[in-house]
Amino acid sequence: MSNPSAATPQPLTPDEESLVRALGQVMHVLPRAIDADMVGDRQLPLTEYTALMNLSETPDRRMRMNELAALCHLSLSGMTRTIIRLETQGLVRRERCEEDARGSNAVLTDAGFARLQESWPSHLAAVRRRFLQHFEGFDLAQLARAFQRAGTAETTD
Amino acid sequence: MSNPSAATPQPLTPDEESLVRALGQVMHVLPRAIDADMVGDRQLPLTEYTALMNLSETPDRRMRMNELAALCHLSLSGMTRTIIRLETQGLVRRERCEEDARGSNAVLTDAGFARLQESWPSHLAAVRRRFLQHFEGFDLAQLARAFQRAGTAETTD
DNA sequence: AGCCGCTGCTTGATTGGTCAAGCAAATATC
DNA sequence: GATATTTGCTTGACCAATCAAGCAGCGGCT
Repeated sequence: MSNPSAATPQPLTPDEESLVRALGQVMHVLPRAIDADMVGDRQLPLTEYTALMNLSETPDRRMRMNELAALCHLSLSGMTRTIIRLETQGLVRRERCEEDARGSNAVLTDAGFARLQESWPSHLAAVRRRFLQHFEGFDLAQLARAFQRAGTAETTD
Repeated sequence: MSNPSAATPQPLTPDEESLVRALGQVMHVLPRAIDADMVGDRQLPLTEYTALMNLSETPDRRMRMNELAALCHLSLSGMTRTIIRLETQGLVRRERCEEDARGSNAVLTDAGFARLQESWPSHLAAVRRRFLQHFEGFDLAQLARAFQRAGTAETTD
């Protein structure tokens, strides 16, 4: 091991190590657990839920695909497919954009809104019970800021 | 909407809200970012890296499939496939288990160990830079415990 | 010994995502 | 105002994961 550029990085401290491992576990377990809670209770996979939720938060319940994709942390094509899935369930409709005819708006239908209303409480409960619950004594705002920093990916820099 | 158990949940506080959103972002961005760092530097996707790493930490560099799968947060079939991938690259070998002939051991080859040695520094650097870096003032041990609790999925309870 | 159910892993089918290529509308350039 | 470039989204091909079904070896029971 005499490669100079790769040489002698200090290993993680035990605390760092266990934090990293625990995060790995959480990243894996949490989405499934929340999904499972919702599916059990009121069928709606997390990705689709997120899409509906973001739509519902706009004033007129519609959004351009690219914007929605960004909010859902999805590629544009992933978003297209999610919307198609939702469309076949009648929860969303697509409309050609008026001021720019190559654009589409995903529009939350009444059925979609109703569906979201139904799912919302169980999603909320799942998030509390699976996640927030375990961070009771913490300074959530500070924690949120740290995660925001970590979640802002610099390309490679 | 008259299901009593789902009635009138309190919405999240703004801090809770932003923590949840930020975590969502991190869960999405971090693995890709780390993957990208490693791929760019020393090609080895995260899942495969994790498998090699876990193998390397055993005394004789071998482990039963089920145990390895658990450590990698992977289903047994997912593990089989990952090992197959690694096997075709010569980084791992499979041996039938001596004391129980239906079992397999995944065994880290010398090539695999060397590969891991090569990738290790860039993986470590990525973890530090992408994640740990942002938690400098924090009590990591306390944080780790909270994540451990959150990562321990009660089936539905 | 001989069957039966259990265990450990693999395999087939499906799912939900990615990237790359395609297409149509918009915009810039000449 | 025609042509070239860019933009917004969709589509095709692929990939890594999942679940469910399969199969081989193990072990208990009679």
